Amino acid sequence: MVLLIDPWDTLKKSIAEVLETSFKSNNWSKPDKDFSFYVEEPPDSKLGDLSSTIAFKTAKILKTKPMNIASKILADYRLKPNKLIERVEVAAPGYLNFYIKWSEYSKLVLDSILKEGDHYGDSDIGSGRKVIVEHTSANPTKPIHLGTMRCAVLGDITARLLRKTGYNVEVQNYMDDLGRQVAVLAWGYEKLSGEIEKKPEYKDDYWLGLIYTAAAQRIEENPGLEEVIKHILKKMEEGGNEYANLVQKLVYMVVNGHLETAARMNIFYDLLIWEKDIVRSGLFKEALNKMLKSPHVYRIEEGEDANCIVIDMSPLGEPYTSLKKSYKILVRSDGVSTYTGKDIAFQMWKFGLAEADLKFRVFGVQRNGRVLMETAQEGKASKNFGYADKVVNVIGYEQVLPQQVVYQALKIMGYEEAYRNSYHLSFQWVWLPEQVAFSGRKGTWIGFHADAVLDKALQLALAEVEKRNPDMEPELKRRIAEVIASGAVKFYLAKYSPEKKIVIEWKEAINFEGDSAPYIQYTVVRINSILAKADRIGEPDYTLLTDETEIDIIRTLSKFPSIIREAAETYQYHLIPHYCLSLANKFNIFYHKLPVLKAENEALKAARLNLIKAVAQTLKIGLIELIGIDIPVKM
RNA sequence: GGGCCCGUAGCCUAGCCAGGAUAGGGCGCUGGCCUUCUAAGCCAGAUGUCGCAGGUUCGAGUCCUGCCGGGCCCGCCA
Repeated sequence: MVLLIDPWDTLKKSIAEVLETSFKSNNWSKPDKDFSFYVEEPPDSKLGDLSSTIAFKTAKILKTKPMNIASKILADYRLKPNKLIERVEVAAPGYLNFYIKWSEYSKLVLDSILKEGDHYGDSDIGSGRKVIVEHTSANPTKPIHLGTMRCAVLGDITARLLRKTGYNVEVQNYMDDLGRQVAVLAWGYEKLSGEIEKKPEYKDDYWLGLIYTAAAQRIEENPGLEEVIKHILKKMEEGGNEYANLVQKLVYMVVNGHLETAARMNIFYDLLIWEKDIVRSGLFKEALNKMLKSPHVYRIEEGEDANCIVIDMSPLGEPYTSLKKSYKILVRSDGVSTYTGKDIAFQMWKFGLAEADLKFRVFGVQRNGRVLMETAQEGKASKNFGYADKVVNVIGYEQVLPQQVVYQALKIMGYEEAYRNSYHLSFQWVWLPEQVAFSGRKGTWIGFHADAVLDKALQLALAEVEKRNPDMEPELKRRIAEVIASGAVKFYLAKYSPEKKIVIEWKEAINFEGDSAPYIQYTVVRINSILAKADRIGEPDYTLLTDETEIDIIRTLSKFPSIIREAAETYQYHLIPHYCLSLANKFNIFYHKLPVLKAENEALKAARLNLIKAVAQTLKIGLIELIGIDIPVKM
C-alpha cells in the first residue's frame, strides 16, 4: 500500500475546517464553493503562512462588513484551536491570516518525507488505470530537431508524472513509413547517396537527413520527378518489392537514430507503431464499419463531395457549424481514407474500441534495460497494447482543430467515455534564431538537430568539468559532462509553459547557471557531499529549526505532493521544473546562512542533516524520476 | 470571413483556469562574499505604462468587450 501523504493539503483542509465550523455555528449561509477554495497563500509569510479572503467574498450575502466576519471567525477559532496552527490574526480590511505551528508541522513533514523515501509524492489518482501517451512521432526522414525534442520531452514528463500518480502508462511513438516524404528519401538514397558521401562521424539519421533535404530540393526544382515519386509510393503501398524493402531499411536506420538521440535525454518508449501495419491490419475498415452505425456518419450521394464518407460535426454546434463544410471527409471518393479518418480509427484502437489484426514483436532493448516493441506483420497478437482508459496525444498546436475533430467524432459515435478521456497536449514549436522555422525540406534543421545541440552542450560541459576537476580521470569527466549537458538541454525544453513559443537562444539552451538543470544537480551534489561527511545522524530535534531559511525549506518540501497532483491533473508539466528550482534555491540560501556539520549542538545538527537529506531526496524525485535528468556524482 | 494561442524590465520567463495585501525568477548590468559543509553558489543594487482602450468589482497582470502586434488553423494534404 502506497502512503499518500500530502502535508500541505492536510494543512489547508484543517483551515477550511476552521472556516466551515464558524460558518455553521453562526448559521451563515454557505458560500458557493468548497471552503478549501477560500484558503490561499498570502504574498509574504509575514502576513501568515496561509490566509483567507472569505470575509470579502461573503460580506455582501451576510450583509456585514468583512472585518466583522473575520473577527467572528477568529473568535470562534479560539474556542476550538487546531494543533497545527500557532495563531490566527485579522488584518484590515478583512483578511484572516493563519500562522503555522512549525514545532508540530516540521516534524510531521520531515518524518513523513524520510519515511516515504522515493515514494514521497506518490498518489493513486490513476488507481492503476491504463493511459497511453503518444509522443515524438517524427517523420522518419531526418534526425530529431529541437522542436520534435520538445514534443518528446513533454511526452516523457507526462508519462513519468502519470506513473507517479498511479497510472499504468504505455508510451507510443507513431511512425509514418508510408508517406510521400519517405518516398522522397528512398529516391534520394538511390540517386544521391554517391554524391552525398557518408562520413564516418555521421549518424545514419543525419546522413539520410542530408540526402532527404537534397532530394526534396531536387524534386522541387524538377517537377517531372513527381511521377517517379508517385511510382515509388505505389510500390510502397503494394509491399513485398524492392522499394518497399528499401524504405523499410531506411526508415529503420532513421528511427534507430531517433531512439539513440532520445535515449541521450533519458527518453524511452514501449511501442513503435508503423503506419504500414495499421493500414494492413484492417483497423480502418473495422473502425469505419463501427462509425457507419452512427447516423452522423454517411456517404454523400451528390455534389462535389459525391461518394465520400463523411462525419457530420454540426450536432456539436460552434465552431464546426462555421467551418466551410460542417462535415469532415473520412473516406475520399477514390475509397482511400483521409488522415482524419485514420486518426479516428487509431484513437478508437487506443481505447480498445476497434481491435484490428495488429501484431507485435520485439524491436530491441533500450539503454534503460526495457524492451521496446514494434508492430509487425510477422509478430504475434497481444492484448497488452491498447485498451487504454485514457489517452494523451502530444502533438503540435497547429493540430488543435484536427485533434478536436477526432475526439468529438468519438462523442458523436456514442463513445462518451473515450471522448472525455482523450487529451491533446498541444505545444508551440521551437524556432530557430531570427524566427526561422524548422524545415526538413529547406534543411534549416542542419546544425540545430538535437544531436548537434547535445554535442555542443557536451563540449561546453566538458570544458567546465575540466576547469573544476583537472585531476579527474577522463572517462569520469566525460560521463559527468554528458549528464550535465543533456540535463541542461532537456530542462530548457521542459521549463517553459507549452503554449509559449521558444526561439532558440544558445545562451539559454546550453545554460549551466541560474534557472537550469545544472543548478539543481549542483545543489544535490552539494548536499550529498555534506551528508557524506556526517558519520551518523543522531536524535533530531525539529523544534530547533526556527530560522526563516529552514522554515522556508520545510514549507516548500511539504508542497511537493500538491504540486505533483496539480501538474498531473492540469497537464501543466512545467510546474515540476519550477518547483525544483525553487526548492534548490531555498536550500542554497540556507546553506550560505547556517552551518550543518558545525551546528551549535547535536540535536540541531541532526535536525539539519535530516532537513537537507529530505531536500536531496525530493530534488532527486523531481529531477531524476519526474523530469528524467540524472545527477552526477561530483561536479 | 470564422476560430485558437502568445504579448509581463534590454532579453527570457512564472503568476492568468478558480480576481485579493509591496507583480516572483533567470540572463545581462553595478557592487560585495571562498584560510569555515563544492563560488555551476550566495548577498545588495539599478531596470516594469503587466500590448492599448474601455467595462465589471470594495479590489484587475488575472474576468468581460473592442482594438493593436506576432504565430497558427479552417483541404477528397499528412
